[in-house]
Amino acid sequence: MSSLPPTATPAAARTPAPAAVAPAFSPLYQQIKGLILRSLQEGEWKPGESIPSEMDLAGRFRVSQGTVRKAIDELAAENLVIRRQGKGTFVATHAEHQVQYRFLKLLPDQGDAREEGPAQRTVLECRRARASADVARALALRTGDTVILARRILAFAGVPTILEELWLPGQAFKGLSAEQMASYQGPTYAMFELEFGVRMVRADEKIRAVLPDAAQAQSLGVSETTPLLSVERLAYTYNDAPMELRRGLYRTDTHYYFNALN
Amino acid sequence: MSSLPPTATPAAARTPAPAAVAPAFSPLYQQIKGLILRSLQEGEWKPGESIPSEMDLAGRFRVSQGTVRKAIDELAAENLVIRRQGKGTFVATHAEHQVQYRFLKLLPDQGDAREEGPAQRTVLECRRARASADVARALALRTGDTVILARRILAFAGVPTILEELWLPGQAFKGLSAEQMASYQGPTYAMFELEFGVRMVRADEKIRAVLPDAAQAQSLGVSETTPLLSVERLAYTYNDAPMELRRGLYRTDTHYYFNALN
DNA sequence: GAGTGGTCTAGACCACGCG
DNA sequence: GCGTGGTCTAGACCACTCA
Repeated sequence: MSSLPPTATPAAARTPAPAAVAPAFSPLYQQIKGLILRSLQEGEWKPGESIPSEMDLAGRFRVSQGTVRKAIDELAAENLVIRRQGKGTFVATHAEHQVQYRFLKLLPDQGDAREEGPAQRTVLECRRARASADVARALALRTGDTVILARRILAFAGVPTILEELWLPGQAFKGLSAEQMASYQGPTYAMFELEFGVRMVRADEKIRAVLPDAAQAQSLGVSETTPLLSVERLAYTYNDAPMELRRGLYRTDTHYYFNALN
Repeated sequence: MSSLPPTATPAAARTPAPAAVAPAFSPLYQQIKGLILRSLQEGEWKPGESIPSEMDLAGRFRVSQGTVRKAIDELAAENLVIRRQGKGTFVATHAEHQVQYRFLKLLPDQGDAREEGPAQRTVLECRRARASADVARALALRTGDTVILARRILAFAGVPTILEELWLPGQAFKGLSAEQMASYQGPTYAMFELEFGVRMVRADEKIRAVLPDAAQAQSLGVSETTPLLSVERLAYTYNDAPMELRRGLYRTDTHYYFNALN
């Protein structure tokens, strides 16, 4: 931070106004992180593109490279950005070959997920609907607001394994069609980035064991006494804004849900 | 350690001998991290105790404070130590009040885990046994090696919710008794630290939906048609050595398994 | 060889906890 | 007021990528 007229904010923000009760000291690198985050949100750099070099950003924000570095370190730890030595720092995307299907934790008992390949998708329906009370609450909408409801089956090696319903805010996903859902190659979340500019950043899952009803059992080709994993996922974009509610039923006779605890 | 003859390695290790094929460049802070890790393993500092200050360690290893800092940062990220500003850096322990039951992801539908309080434990049995092929493989033992098998029920608010079996290497857990399992207040993993010097550092879980057999159903007070979550956990100490295989059946009518995806 | 991220250092100062 | 971790800087050099 140095000698020229302060156009960037940090210089001023250095001494935050002492809030009544919570002093809320915020280190410089956190403020820088916030600024970069804002640019990410506003789409100044698109998924897959590189962001400016650390030196450039340091110049832009009038801080040292080390401070920018620490800000980017955190963004990288949150998977918002990917660092590649010698090349640059890139906006993370679900279209990456490496961490594809980042949020899908279902693995095959035999072999590994790579040889199994991507799931075959069958879209059962995709239509506009009104948000029920619970869907509205999850997506931070009002009951009755327009949502998109999609239902589909994912099969691995020809075996139907996942039956899921997706609820999306009608606002952000206006025009989403069954064709779009079915035809896009690669992760659905990559399609959301490309077609709707919506980037899923993190998600929570609530998991239960359940028995399917008759229709669900038929869709998955199992009996009604076959226990299934019920996975309710709430996915968020930037700013912790919920953007997708997904309810899945997973068969766990050929696959298992994997979780690494630290 | 400071102005004396260099017994610490890093100064010498600074220029690693170039291995035949893989140069395997290892940054200084990684080497420091390894040294600290070794001290943790060897019990130079016990769980809950503080480790030397960054300055002290910097002196001991003859590197700058920043380098020690980065090493400790990684250890903290892996939950092996806990930093407390103004106080020091402490060896992590499962006995901490804050992150108690770190590996238990089952949450109540109503209210939160704190008001629910710790589970009531009923130890069904705890005895020596011979490792079956699959248990031996999981624990990196040989089939027929001695293991400890414990079975217990955990209840929340008086409702039996978890039925689980624990397999432990006989070597490390010699003498573990049902009384010990039942009487210790707090996480079982904290008892393992205290009584056996075994610290669980991370774990993997494989989750499936299953139906209980008659005995299991009775233990949990549910019918045989009640789907349950089967949670197979493999817990590791330092060095990725597996030290516990745990197979649990979770009721998910009053609780759910929570997972945060990043 | 130029440019990018990655490491390392040395020193200054800040926030926090505690006696 | 002291010691601890936390932040910030400035500068040097290293490893990697690509033209």
